[in-house]
Amino acid sequence: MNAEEERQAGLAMEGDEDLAGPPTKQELDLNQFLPYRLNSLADRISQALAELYEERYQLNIAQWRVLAWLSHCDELTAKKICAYTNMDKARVSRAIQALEERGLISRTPAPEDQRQQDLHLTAVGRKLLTKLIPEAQAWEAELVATLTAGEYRDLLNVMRKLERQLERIGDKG
Amino acid sequence: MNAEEERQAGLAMEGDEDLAGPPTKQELDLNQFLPYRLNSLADRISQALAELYEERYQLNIAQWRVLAWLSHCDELTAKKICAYTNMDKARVSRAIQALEERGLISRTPAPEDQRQQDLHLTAVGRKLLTKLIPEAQAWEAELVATLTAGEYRDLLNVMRKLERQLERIGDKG
DNA sequence: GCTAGTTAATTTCCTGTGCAACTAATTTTG
DNA sequence: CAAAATTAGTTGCACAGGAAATTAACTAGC
Repeated sequence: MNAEEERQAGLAMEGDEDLAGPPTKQELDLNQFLPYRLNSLADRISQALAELYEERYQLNIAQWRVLAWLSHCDELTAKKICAYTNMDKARVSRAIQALEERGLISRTPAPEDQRQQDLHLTAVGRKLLTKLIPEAQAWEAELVATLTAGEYRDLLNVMRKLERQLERIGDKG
Repeated sequence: MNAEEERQAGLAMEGDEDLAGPPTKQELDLNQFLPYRLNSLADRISQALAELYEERYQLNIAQWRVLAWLSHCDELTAKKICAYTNMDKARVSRAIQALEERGLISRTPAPEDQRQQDLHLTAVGRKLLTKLIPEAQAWEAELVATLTAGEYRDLLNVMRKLERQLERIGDKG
């Protein structure tokens, strides 16, 4: 197994000797299986990026997403965030709670419907994002640095196709 | 916001009225942010597929991965599976335990090193895979049905590039 | 051959999250 | 207008999974 095959097999070990053989029989090669490959890749990207929020800003992914959406349309409700991000409402609720406790966002009952609450970034929250967002974007830029413009565009295109196809097949029904 | 934009925004609601406005300000648009987009897509694919294992075979993703690798090289240890799949060893350990309890795999201490155990599919496990693997492959085929051969190939290529780049940047160091 | 490390796997502890039940505000129905 | 249904958000419960401690088997150094 050469280095390239080893990389493809998902092997990322340092001092290893006896992880010898490549697959020999023919049944299902997960490395040829798109759902697995895509998930592995996305997980690793997510996790690497999560360290940026987590270690340096004590934000988990859910919290980061709430903040990012608020940076974007600074007047939202939990429900809208659920819809935009596909996150469970409990997860969103807890993220909001944590962010409010830290003083990064504020919430006020919506005047037209007291069940919902209008969410806003506080000055502190906005300031944090002023630092964090460029870092995240820089990280992303580095990630895609080796892709050509065409490759990047095509990737987004194919992802859109897959999303559309997902909705046709099972995705929740 | 038309249907297409709505889809892109990750909105997948049915009877919704007041989820009106698209983002207006300019800070970080998660939908333009590759890590987020990729993770959303991969999550949804994974979860949709997981229902196939879960509902019909009572297998979670970790267990499915262990089985798939065993279908492939029917003589493995937990450690190798960890290396191949990038899963935590505790997760692998639990998957193996569950699979053994269900009689889908067997484990015997490795003769050359009693700490490790050789894993094998049982007849039952092999039989289950005989049903499950084609179903998974059929599902995948349906997912990628709208992609041209070129798009599919390019997608894998770009994914490889991203994986390589990930290893250069942070991914665990 | 004994002590000190190392390694494979398991277990313990803890956190995050999904689901389902719940609370409170609002809308609909009769 | 009261009762029933719906909706936004919260909370209780259970479970999956990661980090770190633990156990058992092996290796290296002296």
